[in-house]
Amino acid sequence: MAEGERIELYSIQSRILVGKRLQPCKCALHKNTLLRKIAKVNKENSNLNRYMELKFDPANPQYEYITNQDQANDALEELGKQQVLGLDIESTGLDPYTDKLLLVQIGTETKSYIFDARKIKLKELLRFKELLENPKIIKLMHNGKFDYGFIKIQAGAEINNIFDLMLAESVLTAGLKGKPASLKELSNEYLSLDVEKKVRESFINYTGTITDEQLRYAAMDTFLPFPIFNLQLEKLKKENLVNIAKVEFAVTTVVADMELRGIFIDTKKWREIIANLQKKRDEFAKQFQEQIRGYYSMNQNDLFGNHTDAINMNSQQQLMDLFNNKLGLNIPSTGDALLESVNHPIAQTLRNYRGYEKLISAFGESLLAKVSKVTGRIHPDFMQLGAATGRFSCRNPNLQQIPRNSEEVPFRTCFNPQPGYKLVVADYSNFEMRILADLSGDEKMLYALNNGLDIHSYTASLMFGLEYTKDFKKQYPQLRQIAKPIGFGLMYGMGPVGLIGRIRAETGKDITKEESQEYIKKFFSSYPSVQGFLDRIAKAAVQKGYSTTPAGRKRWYHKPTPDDPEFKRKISQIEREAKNHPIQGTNADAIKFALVFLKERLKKENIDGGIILAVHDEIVSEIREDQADAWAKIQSEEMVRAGQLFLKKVSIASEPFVSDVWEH
DNA sequence: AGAGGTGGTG
DNA sequence: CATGCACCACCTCT
Repeated sequence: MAEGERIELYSIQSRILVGKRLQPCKCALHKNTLLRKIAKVNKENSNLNRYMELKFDPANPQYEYITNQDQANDALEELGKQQVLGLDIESTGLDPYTDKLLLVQIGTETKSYIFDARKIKLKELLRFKELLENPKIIKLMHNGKFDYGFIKIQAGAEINNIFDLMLAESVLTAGLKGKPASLKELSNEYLSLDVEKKVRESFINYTGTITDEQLRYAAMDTFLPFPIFNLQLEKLKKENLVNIAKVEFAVTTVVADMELRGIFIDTKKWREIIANLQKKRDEFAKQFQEQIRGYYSMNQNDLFGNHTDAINMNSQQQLMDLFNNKLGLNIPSTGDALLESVNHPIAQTLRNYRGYEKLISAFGESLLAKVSKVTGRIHPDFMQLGAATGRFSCRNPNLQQIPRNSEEVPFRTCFNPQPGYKLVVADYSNFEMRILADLSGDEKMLYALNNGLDIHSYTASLMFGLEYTKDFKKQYPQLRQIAKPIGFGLMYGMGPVGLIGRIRAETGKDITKEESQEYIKKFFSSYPSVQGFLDRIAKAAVQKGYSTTPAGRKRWYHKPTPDDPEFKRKISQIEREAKNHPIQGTNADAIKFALVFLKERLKKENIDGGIILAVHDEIVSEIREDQADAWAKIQSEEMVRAGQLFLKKVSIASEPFVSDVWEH
């Protein structure tokens, strides 16, 4: 690239993401080729060069500490002239509702302005809001979702046009690293700079004063992003990942809003469900202890004359001892799939106990502890690049794994809208199957999905040479039950052994390895384009070291060396992961575009409400009652529109539900 | 503190 | 040889 060449960054809006009109924003950046050269030199050696040519001095960053409104206005006017800013905050903790915003640092390449949020009324500072919400100024941030939340709640501004170093790095290294890179790690990697991070703790243990050392530390975080940004942008362009990065940047404020809004949970009803489960669990626990007592010599009573437990039912070790040494069953593990086939009453009691114990421990009181004392709602932590495929993950708590509603365990019905509002729930139907049909171009699979046939019934009809009819599901339920796990499993490289287990789980029936192999053969000859497609993906991934979704998202693989003793196993692993990636990844791509579209529609249509959950192929929003029906239509339309960006051959369906509980 | 086992979701 | 993918929470044990 020639000196002075301009890099066009596009403002992050959906019309641009869709690629209809790629309008460069007016703020083209002068690419600093010098910095690139510096970084290259740095990587190789020479510390001296680095300090001479970085635009800031890591040992003595230039900053201005701003403690009154007049100073603030002057600084903001200066900052408003910039095209790119570094932005960071310091707070006493992680919760924007309970912890305190202390500092907001906004900087240019050469100077950092540190706003003391304790002394300046940021909410009343019009220029502050204008600057941060200005869509033409790029804000370089690291994990911007975090800072966005504090600034929205405590400074009243909704940051716009973020370039997030953490997300950029995750996009550039998907599949290679587990945890997202910290700013410290990025500084090390891109700038060979070892930055001090211990000072951060002093903000968390905030005592009421802010020292010069803390200010220097705070300033650094607005300087470091510039050179890293330049280098990451180069890489993103080189890997054709600019558009994916832009989606991630656009999604990050949607996710932030989603977390801030949180979700209401009916704690009373929740506790009633748990209490019921506990009662049943305790019965099975008691029954279990009685059943095994004879096998143990110790037979003690506690203070109240009750028998003490012979073993801890949650201890795999003690259970193995019971089953193998006391009962002579010789089982290799105590998982449910295995226990199911063990013909012994004690094993069955354990299974009953486990069913309840699982729910109580994973979704019981511990989940209610996550309700915010300030908002009365749950604010989970969504990680938008939590999975190597591009999917979200969720924790504290993980609302993506709340059990589906059943009569005995209606957990999801406890998630309700606030009074005067409704939940709008919409998911893509058979989305991964549709993606596979589209990407493989398989005519029969496309035919079935485009004509509203029940896909698993249709698969069964092809596999077993029967005519497909509307009541196939009723007529041949057992054949459909076989076709279903094959459809879900085989597209990711499941083998005959795995299929035996899946079919047993689905139907309770045991099939032989030969039968299993026969089913696989029948499936692939029913959909002749599918096998070739999957094999091509797998082969390409092993050869190139990465796989790609139609949207351009990449996932990389650690290729083993031929002398690796586990070479074959590792190659097979890559092949299976690669078969899954375009499918799961395209699902993620579509959901992310949909979220961005939905945020825009919420604003455009003046909707009172917001998105509260994204569960892989499902989006839940909370909308004022009188607008809910209209919004429901919009929500599924935008989801379909997002899917259509990448899938051109298959129809996409999303049916919305307006409801007072989370269900569909 | 981290690993392994188990099991909830898409 | 092992043998669907993607996660996270909870428990026990070392």
